[in-house]
Amino acid sequence: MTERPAPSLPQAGDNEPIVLVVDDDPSVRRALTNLFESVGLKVAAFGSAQEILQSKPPEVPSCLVLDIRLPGLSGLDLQADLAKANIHTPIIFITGHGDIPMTVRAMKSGAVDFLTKPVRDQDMLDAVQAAIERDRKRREIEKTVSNVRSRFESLTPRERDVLSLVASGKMNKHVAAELGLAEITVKIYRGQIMRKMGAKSLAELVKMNEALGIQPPKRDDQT
Amino acid sequence: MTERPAPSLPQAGDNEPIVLVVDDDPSVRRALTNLFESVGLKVAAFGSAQEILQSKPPEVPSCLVLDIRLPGLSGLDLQADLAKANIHTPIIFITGHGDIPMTVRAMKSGAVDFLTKPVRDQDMLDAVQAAIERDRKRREIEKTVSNVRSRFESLTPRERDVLSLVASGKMNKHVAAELGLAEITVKIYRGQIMRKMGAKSLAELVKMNEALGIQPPKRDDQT
DNA sequence: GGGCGAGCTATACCTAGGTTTGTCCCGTAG
DNA sequence: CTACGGGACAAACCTAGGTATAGCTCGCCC
Repeated sequence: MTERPAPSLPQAGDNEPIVLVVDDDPSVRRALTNLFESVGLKVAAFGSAQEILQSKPPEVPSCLVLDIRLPGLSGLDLQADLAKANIHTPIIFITGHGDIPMTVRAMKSGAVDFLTKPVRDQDMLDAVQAAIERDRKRREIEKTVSNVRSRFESLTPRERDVLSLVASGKMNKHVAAELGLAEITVKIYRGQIMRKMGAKSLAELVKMNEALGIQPPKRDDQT
Repeated sequence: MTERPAPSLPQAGDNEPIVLVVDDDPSVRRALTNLFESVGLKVAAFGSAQEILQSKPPEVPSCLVLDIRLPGLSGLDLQADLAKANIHTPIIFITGHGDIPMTVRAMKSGAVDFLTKPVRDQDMLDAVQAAIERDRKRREIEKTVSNVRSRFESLTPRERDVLSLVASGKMNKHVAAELGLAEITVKIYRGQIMRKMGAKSLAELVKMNEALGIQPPKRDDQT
């Protein structure tokens, strides 16, 4: 099967997960490809960080298996670049001679696992399993949030003003006072907001607004 | 241990953070204690995992500095025990001869950092700073959540039934139908719920209910 | 200039939410 | 037995939320 950088990545309507392997050693690529395919996982293999950066990110649950030592951009550099590009595919590192600071850096930046060569097949499969599961959940959340966000984009500035006050629990009359409006105006905007956001109740609206507010489930603490 | 008046921290009550050091080597304990006190941090030092398990967990923002190699319970064991005991004080590991799997395990279990000897003072201080900050945030969240939870405990079973339906956005009449009640009864419960929960609006109630539902910010998240 | 959308308001009307007061049943703790 | 808390309900009453219809000003684009 394909093991070369010409991968048929994302097929629309297809939800089958894929493992992206990046290693400069062809024999490692082949071995990993075989391993993942033996359990029915799709695989795309790359020889360098640059190669995978040029391909477009997959639209299905996926994970990266990355040698930390790569020609050109290292695995850690690639991790940082992906984060900067807002691509959050979970990463599993493999290394022959890594050290602890490297490991800590990778894990703090969100790696799922960090395996040392020789890697036991089962360990690798477990890690990939966990990573894909994580990505699946992340994508699910991302999907609903971006849905809400796009609805929010359709609101006029004034409607947004009203939304934030309404979602904070203020009464129409207080919203009106705060924005210098008549109460009736607030009521009308409110109705428009409910329609545009597709909320069937105030409770739903509040939850949507929460989802918008708590945007970055990013983890990394003090940057 | 040593309690010197903190230099310039004007805090009411006792909110001063503390660093808990666990190392079997007295000279290391002394060195770390001096280091932390030199920047105005309180310190308590222990010679073994058992010792610290017997002391009561601090009520102020704090963190653990833990040698991974300890007599009796190892640092990793202690980490696991604390997690089991629902104590989530952030942990910084130090090690002389750790390996990568150990590091990965510790980080996956939520350690803030994993430093190798010889530890540079600044690295240690940075890590402690970050860990304490993390604990401060965790405590803040924990405080408000447990506040909400205790209010929730004061609700009668029936009030809880009504709460969950109301918070999901259902109208009084629908709640009534679903629970086999008269609408007026739901209204009355609803009022009682608002009073007991201390919510001034439906929006607040919804948020409180969300906070109750999303209970465990377990380590390992990171979506 | 005319059309358009955003923003704002009013009148009128209806529904949903919420409190008060008072009543009743039931089980249990004192 | 009595007191008490939980649960349930009703009538009356008031406030808040929400829709429809209609009308106004502005600024913008063609």
